[in-house]
Amino acid sequence: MAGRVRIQDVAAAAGVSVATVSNALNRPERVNAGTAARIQRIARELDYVPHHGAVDLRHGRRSAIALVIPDVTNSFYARITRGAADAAYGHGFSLVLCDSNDDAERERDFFTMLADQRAAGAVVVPRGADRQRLDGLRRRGIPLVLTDRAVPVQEGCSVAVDDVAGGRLAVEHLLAGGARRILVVNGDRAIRQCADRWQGARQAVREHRGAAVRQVSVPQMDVACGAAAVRELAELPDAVFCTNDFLAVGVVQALLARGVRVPGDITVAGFGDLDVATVSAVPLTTVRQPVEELGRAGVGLLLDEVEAVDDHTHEARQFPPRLVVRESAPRQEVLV
Amino acid sequence: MAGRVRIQDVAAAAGVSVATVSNALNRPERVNAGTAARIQRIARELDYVPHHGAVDLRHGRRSAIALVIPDVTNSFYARITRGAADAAYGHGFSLVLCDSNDDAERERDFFTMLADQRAAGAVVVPRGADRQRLDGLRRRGIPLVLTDRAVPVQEGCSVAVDDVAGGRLAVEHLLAGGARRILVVNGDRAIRQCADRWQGARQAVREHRGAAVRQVSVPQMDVACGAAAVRELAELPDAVFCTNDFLAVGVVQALLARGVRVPGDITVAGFGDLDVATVSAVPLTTVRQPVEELGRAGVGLLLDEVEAVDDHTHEARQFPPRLVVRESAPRQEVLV
DNA sequence: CAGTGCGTCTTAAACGTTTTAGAAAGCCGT
DNA sequence: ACGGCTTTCTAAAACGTTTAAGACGCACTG
Repeated sequence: MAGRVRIQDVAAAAGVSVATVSNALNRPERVNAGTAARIQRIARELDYVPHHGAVDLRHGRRSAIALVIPDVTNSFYARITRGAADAAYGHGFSLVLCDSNDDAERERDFFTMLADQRAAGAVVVPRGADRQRLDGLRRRGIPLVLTDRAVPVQEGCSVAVDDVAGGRLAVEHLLAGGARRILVVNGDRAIRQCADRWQGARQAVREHRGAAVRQVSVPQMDVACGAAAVRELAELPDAVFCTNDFLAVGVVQALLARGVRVPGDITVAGFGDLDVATVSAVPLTTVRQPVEELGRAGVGLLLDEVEAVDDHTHEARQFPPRLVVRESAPRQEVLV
Repeated sequence: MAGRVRIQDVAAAAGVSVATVSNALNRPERVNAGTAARIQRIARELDYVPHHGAVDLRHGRRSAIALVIPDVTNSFYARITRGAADAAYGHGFSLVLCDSNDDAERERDFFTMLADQRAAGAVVVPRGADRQRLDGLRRRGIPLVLTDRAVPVQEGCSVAVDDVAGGRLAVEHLLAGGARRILVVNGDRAIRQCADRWQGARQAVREHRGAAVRQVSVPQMDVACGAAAVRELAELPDAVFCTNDFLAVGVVQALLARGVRVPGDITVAGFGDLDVATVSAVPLTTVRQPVEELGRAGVGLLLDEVEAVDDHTHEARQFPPRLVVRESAPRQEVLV
């Protein structure tokens, strides 16, 4: 009684042709009601499940989509993955995960895997993907949705978080708390996200008379670098905006170590709302990005393009982040 | 020049039959060297990539495996995923990610997706999966490797971390540091991992004359509960072993808040080596589990069963954790 | 009673491959 | 000149489905 049961087995058991079985299961109205019921019963009894690959092949359709990311272990990508998985499940697609392990060559391999029609399309958070390769896939009829990278909208859909708004949000909050001299602890400004968050910070400051901002850039966005950035700072600001929560945790630790009270003397805001934000000695006020939403929307746009290939118009969707207020920079109750 | 190029197109362009193209690409020795070269060149020029689904169908083979997990967002599962992805890539398989979002019904859906031959097998970290359903899949010829759950080895392969050894490791370290009265802050003892880690702790203590251990159980394994567990403790121990890093972070915070020095007065060890371990006010000494290895080995065993279906013997593989010494419980330099 | 139409089922083609069996052609030795 | 062998290619079946087209019987109509 073992082994896979094919549509043929059902047909044999019911004493009809395979076509009739197929019809009974997919379009019962074309089959005598009694027969249809009988076939359905038999199929259920035999525990028949259609071979999905064959169905797809027949239909010239593909019911899997791919998600290409640099590293699931990074919670940002994990959250994208989670959102994408949700959406894929919701649409009845299966999701093949392509984790490039931050390796450009592996990423390339995944792209040729896409070309072999395994997937109907892909949501990609690019690592090294060059435009040429992406175009190659598109020409093959494999839609791509890019994430977290600026893309000319005529080339395809994209989704991203509005990092400028995020930086602005954080700094506006610090200013509203009474801070005037703001320090921004940033990562490599060549990274778009870093540049954008800094730009948002500047916008906020520019609109606030009497406020001043300055920036210090560190090589790695981790706790140690955050701590280093303020450990030997000659002149302390009123508030610090870190473009990443790890940096913020380091900053808070270093400030406390210097005997500076947070938020008493200096307020601190982070970015990302990572796990560490709540675990920090002083729970971090930070900017929460709708990352799951990024994944979900990416898959949504992709499937829209896949299914409504006729009248699909590309779209560059941007999501607003929101502020999560915790202790490191509390809601202002400062009555001046 | 757009659209998918099929093997037929290559055949037409080369003026040969599709069979010859297939041979030229897959078994060139059966084809005249010159022709083979010409066909390969043409295939390359046309950018031909075989339709993987069709190939699989023809071969009665499947080149995808599934990974069923409760939630990628949880770093434990993310690390399993990463290991599984690595191994799948290494073997030329694609990995379809089934994130059940901690939902038993969704998990069931994924299992019927498996039955439809989309995947050659699955590595599953079960949430609610009952034995009956798993057996159903196995009877269909879909091999399953279970993770992180004790399974009778005759039913299939499994991989797990040796949690008993982990608990033992941590507590032995605390004892070696000079501690005698050990407190274990544990989660729900109905959870296998919690029970095992506690058992390991007890073993270590039992083998150490003069040592005593006691346990307190908290409802959630998070920072708040960890803090609560020691905040109002009447009698402080020499050392605390927390069966999870979040608990440990909470414990450290609460101890520091009480004016207890860590590791000066009390040493603390955690479990998991999560991100938070390094970020904690006092970097945590903790037990690192080879989680990626779990995923990698899971896929390895699965593919062994898939490919060498003849002489595969089931295996329950267990991985030893190792201790990561940081500041909360430093290497003993205590010269008694 | 021939013709028409309907309801029900089946035959066969198709999806894009691989592979088996065999055909065509060239060469060899007798 | 012929049978047999080798080399090189092709036709066709197969994988498990779906579906367009057609066959068969039956009731109805004129």
